[in-house]
Amino acid sequence: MNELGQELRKVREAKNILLRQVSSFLEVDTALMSKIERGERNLHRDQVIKLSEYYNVSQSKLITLWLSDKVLNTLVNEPLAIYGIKNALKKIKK
Amino acid sequence: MNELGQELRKVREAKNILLRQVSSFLEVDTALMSKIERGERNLHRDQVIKLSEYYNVSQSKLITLWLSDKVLNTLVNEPLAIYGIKNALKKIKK
DNA sequence: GTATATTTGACACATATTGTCAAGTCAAAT
DNA sequence: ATTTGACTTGACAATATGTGTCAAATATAC
Repeated sequence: MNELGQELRKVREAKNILLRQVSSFLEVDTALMSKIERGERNLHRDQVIKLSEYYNVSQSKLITLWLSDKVLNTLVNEPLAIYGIKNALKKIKK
Repeated sequence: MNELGQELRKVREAKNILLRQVSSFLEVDTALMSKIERGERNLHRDQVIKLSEYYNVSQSKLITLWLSDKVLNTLVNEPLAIYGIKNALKKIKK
């Protein structure tokens, strides 16, 4: 239900890094990091940046996922979601 | 900076209804209604529905604007907004 | 079994949002 | 120039939402 978390977990496991280690790097509780990767909690913008450096992955990619997740969150359970988002996209292009 | 509020004000003025009257209909303070139309506060979903009936305008149209405003709010000041929203749109289509 | 990694739920804490009140501006009427 | 009515503003308390931690629970490997 959360693209950024999934991606972070994928990257972390690929690099054989423990939750404990990332958590310590971000100076948060391990439990929180676990929730973040599973989409139960959200990262702050600056934490996304820090992680992109820690993992050495594209900052733009992570921020894009982070934004996307936020957008999807505001539209959850909305039948007209697609119209809302399309309208927003149109306005953003200007 | 807020499509729904603008639309509501336009409709209200076209119908020559006073802020005081709409406010009383929604059972909120006039000051709040004023803020809503100017985008300083947001309507709850059910209030949008109520207003669509009160003003006799399309419910879908108002909800769409309401959603669109919410989306745009989460993206404000984000350079990568367009990528985030496009990614979200892609996911929503599935 | 033990040890280590992760998850879970409950909770206190922090932050953000809401709605109201009282005072303010503004324009039109008198 | 004062009054009146419509709307706006800022400050604030109330409420709602979100955050991070702790302790306990699982899970997996050894």
